[in-house]
Amino acid sequence: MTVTTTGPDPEDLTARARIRDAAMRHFGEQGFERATIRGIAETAGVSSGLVRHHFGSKQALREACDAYLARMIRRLNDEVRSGEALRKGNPVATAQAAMGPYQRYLARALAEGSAESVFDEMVELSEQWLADADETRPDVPDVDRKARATVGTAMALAVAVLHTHVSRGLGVDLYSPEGDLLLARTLIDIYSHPMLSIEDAAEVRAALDRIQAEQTKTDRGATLRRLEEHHHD
Amino acid sequence: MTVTTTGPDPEDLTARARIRDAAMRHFGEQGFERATIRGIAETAGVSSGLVRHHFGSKQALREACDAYLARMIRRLNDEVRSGEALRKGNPVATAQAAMGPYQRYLARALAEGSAESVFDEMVELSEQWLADADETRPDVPDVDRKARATVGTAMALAVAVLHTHVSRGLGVDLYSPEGDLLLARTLIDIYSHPMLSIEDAAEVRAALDRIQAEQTKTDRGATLRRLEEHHHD
DNA sequence: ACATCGACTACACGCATGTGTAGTGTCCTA
DNA sequence: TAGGACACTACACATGCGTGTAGTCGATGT
Repeated sequence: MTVTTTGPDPEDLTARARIRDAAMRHFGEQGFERATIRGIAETAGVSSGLVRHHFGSKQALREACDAYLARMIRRLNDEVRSGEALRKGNPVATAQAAMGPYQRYLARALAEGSAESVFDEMVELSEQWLADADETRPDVPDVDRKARATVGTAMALAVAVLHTHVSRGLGVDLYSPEGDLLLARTLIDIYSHPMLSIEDAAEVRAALDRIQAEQTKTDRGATLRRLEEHHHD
Repeated sequence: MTVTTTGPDPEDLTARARIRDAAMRHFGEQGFERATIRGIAETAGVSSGLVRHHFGSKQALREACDAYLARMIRRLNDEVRSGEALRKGNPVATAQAAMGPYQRYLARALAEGSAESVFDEMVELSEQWLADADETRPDVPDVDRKARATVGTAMALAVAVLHTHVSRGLGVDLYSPEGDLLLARTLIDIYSHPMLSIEDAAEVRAALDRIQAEQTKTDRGATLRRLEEHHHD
């Protein structure tokens, strides 16, 4: 297997850090449930008891990993916030970039519902980028900036979370240089072309208004289905 | 708890179907590892042995669930393919719609790397929709249609997979009528506005060309980082 | 009527896991 | 130099799990 986390020589890291790194790798590659404390201890080169000594429990170990990632993201966030390279550029790419070796862990954690603060931090970052982008936007958005930032962040993370399926669909491993390039090209193409025309959007939005006016209680499926019907008549 | 899967009275379903439904609920709500055969058997109203009798193993049970979902998706796919309601409308919404109660399972399964055929089927559907959309597109896309369909599908599924985080960010549960509406509005807004201008896209693409010309082997993180740099100079 | 087969249950096995406990070495301090 | 705190290990415990086995019940076909 190729080494994914090549920090500053894990040999001279403190045992606690080595355990944390090993945990992030195991959690990222096998998921929280499937990963074992013994396995983590082994790749960290320590006894399983030491893991418990330092982190208390498996759940606490996971939270420590989340906190570490959150700290790292926050640092990156502040960096971008005050940096000169802020005004332009897709924050999505920025965010995805610096995560580097921890991307697998992040993807797993998010998929499992964990790492809330990391996601929220990314939403904030996206929100800031949207604030700039909104200035040159002709029409007025009809939803919260935070809502758009949230959904946009989720969409940006989709590729990482579903990297297995995306790799299969693309025909190349996403973590290879070729896959990397192809993904970038695809993202650029998608991000630069709206999937809905302004007119279609207005039409659908009108249908939504009608639905909302009815105020009938419906489940998500029914609502979307209704949306489709209205859109097609 | 609210009942999510209200099929045709689970009482008169065959035991095998009841087990499958219970499994999809448990797998969807707790994940594959955390879900137990005993728990599934209990909510299905059967003994744990019967689960094994019908499905052989836990893994096989999961695959049966995947296959069931795949069959359902394929049926829906063909329906849309030949239906008159095909030409227009967002296939994304269509796909997300009819999944209904199985959305939680689908999200979990995809996040865990399973349910490949379901994803692939959705990609095909998206591909067909893109084929139509491409006809009215002014410029020529520089990537495979399949690549765009794959990434687009992943992005469309992001909200479902990360529904916990999206719900937190939106401030309302995604599976409530309000969350449903808000999500629809947000998606419409995002889908009808490109995040990158054509010029920016061309610029970034040029940077990518330069990088690709170098032909240096880089990992994903480095490449994206480089992309950012080029974009900002 | 009897035999056969499949749905279905009860129960036990083996195992891996998280966790708890006792103990060892080692460095730092008074 | 005594002692205490801390990093660290070895080992045992309890538990919950997937899986295997034996057996019951009922319908069906001959």
